[in-house]
Amino acid sequence: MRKLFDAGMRVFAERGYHAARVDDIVRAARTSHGTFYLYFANKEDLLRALAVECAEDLTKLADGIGPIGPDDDGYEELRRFLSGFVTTYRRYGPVIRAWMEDQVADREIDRLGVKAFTAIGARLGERMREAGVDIAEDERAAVGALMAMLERVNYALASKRMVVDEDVMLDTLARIIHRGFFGAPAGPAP
Amino acid sequence: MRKLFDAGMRVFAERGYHAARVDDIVRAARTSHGTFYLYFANKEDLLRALAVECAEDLTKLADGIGPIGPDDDGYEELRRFLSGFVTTYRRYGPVIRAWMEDQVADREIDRLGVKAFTAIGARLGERMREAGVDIAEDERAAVGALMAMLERVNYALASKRMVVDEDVMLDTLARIIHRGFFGAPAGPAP
Amino acid sequence: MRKLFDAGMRVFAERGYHAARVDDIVRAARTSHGTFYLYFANKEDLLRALAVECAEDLTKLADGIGPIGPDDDGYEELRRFLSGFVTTYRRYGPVIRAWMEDQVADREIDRLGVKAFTAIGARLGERMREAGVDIAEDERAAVGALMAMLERVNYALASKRMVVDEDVMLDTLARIIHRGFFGAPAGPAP
Amino acid sequence: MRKLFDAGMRVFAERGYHAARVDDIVRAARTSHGTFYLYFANKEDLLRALAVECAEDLTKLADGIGPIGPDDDGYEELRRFLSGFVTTYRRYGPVIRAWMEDQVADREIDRLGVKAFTAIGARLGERMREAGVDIAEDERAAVGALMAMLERVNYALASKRMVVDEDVMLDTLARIIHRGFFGAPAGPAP
DNA sequence: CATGAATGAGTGTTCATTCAT
DNA sequence: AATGAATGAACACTCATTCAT
Repeated sequence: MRKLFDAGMRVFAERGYHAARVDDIVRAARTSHGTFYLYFANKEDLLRALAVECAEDLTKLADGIGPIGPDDDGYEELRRFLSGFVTTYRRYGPVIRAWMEDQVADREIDRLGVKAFTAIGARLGERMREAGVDIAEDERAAVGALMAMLERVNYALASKRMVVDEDVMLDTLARIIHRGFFGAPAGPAP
Repeated sequence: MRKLFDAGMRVFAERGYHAARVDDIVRAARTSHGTFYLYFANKEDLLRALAVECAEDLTKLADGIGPIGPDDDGYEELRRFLSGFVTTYRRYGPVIRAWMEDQVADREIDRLGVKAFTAIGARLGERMREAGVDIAEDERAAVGALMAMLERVNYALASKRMVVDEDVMLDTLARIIHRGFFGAPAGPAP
Repeated sequence: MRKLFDAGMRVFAERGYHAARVDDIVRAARTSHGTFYLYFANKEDLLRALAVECAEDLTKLADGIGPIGPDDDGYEELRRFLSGFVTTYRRYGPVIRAWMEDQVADREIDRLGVKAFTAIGARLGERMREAGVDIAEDERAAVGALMAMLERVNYALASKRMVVDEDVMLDTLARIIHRGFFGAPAGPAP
Repeated sequence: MRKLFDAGMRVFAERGYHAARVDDIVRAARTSHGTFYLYFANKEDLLRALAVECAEDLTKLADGIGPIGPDDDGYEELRRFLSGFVTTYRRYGPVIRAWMEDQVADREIDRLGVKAFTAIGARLGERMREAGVDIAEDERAAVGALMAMLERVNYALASKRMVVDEDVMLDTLARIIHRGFFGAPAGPAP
């Protein structure tokens, strides 16, 4: 039921997954407790359903990442990916947070998260190798750091904890990542 | 009481602040509920006490950050700071997570976190300016991204979610940050 | 929910408001803790709800008090009022005790009690003035003493602490009050 | 230990017997929990010890009640007794309340209260019979009502719930009782 | 005699989940 | 399909009482 999906997303975003009460979700969806349990086995089951959607979004995002060279085109491609990630985070933030912060014990939710992040990580790693940078002995370390930075910055942006203009933040991030991970030379961004 | 501090840290780290039960902490400290409430007003009060210690540690860490130039010395200084941060995170991870993830409503805990992170952020920002890099229109954005990456990578390391050797991770992080934030040229690390 | 009202009244009467456990009430009502908190915010909230009902009863009782002269008709009217008070006390004793003994901090409960007792006190004071007795410099003192005696005697009757036949007690009270407060001449009651 | 007696009395008076915490008493007496349990088996035991003192006071008071005729001398004697009761209530209010309100299960405390009130009741009853009044079929009913009024008025005075000058209250009470219980004729008090 | 840190049984309250309608 | 009243296990917190020093 769409109403419950949306309400769940909203309440999870506002209160956080653990603090979110089924009652809040049900009221936000203008429906009843009975209906909730008609569609979902429990609160975690709703998160799981949302995780499926989110994982699909992120996988599509990963597939769309083009070559990222050290030049201006690479910068633009990177900027595009970051922008896409922000969009997805805005919608599925609580799910992504649950993955990153290990908030749920559920194996299936975990699996979906690992799969989605692996897809993005693998693509970014591939793009790094194409760019010829020998950034890390262990590529996983680099990709992990990159994803970590992305998630946290997005959380800070979404939760209004970081009072920075979104465009400025994206430019800054893109430049840092372009240089730090893709070996672009120092100097002003395009 | 040291026993409760340590037990609190341990349980918060294992279960997370919100999921942590006073009962878990009390059992981990091999003491009683009564004793817990003899020393702390409630669970949040314990977190607050831990936050005070953590903030002191981080402030000291910030004060110790020397100049970070684009050369090998700068790399080493950066590596040293990262190593210090890992040590503090290993001990006070739950407190730092509570700060970053906005888990508590308490004003005082928040204030301590903002103060500590501002101290580090200000010092790093200063070092970036000294390094002559014009990394970002908005320095706060850069520093925010840097701190975000640090926290998340450390969480991943501490919670064993990232199966990467710690030294490799630190080298990778140092290189990325050295290039991305301090304008060091691409190339192998020293 | 009627079940909880009645059970609350019963348990408050048996154990006293403070000693009464929510668990006792819930068990007496043959329902669950959850249900209790579905209808009342807490134990005090139940007392508040009961106080509303009691205050209504007492206000009606006050409105019904007719003229009380020094003659036999006055005696009968007084007897009627006392009988009505006994009935209300039998039902709402714990609420009235809470008012008299200042057992709760809640402003609203207090207000209800003051209002109800003021209604009765004002009416009785009026009847005393009509009876032409100049009983006290300060009418409030007389009315206060009267209400105090009433409440305490009723408590003693209701709690079985006073092993006296109710009719005898009411006759005695009526005679005492008729003489002491309404200036009826000494002599046997009608 | 005198300190604990006084502190107990004070705290019982302020918070009420049930709400009074051993911790409050101990702090008021500027001593320790250990010391408290050195002298008293528990909180109730302290009340019991205070009850012994109070019962002695009341018995003495009862013994001192002289003849109460319908004349001015009777009024003065009654006034003297009431004044004495106020003094005792001021000191031992919590004990007397505990008796009247049946706050404790302890048999011994109960027994002391019954004994003390019986002593006063018996004496007053005797004085009523001497005064030739045939107030009640059941003298116990009359005495009960009298004692009830006394206790409640004193509580109201002591707890500042009744904002009436003490002397005015005593005059009013004396007049009411003189007329209502001892058959004095209506008219202004001496 | 005196202390006060430690205890743990007991209490109020919350909230995910069920099920009769 | 939809409802929402009812449930009870689980949790935070209190405070009378003990006992090693």
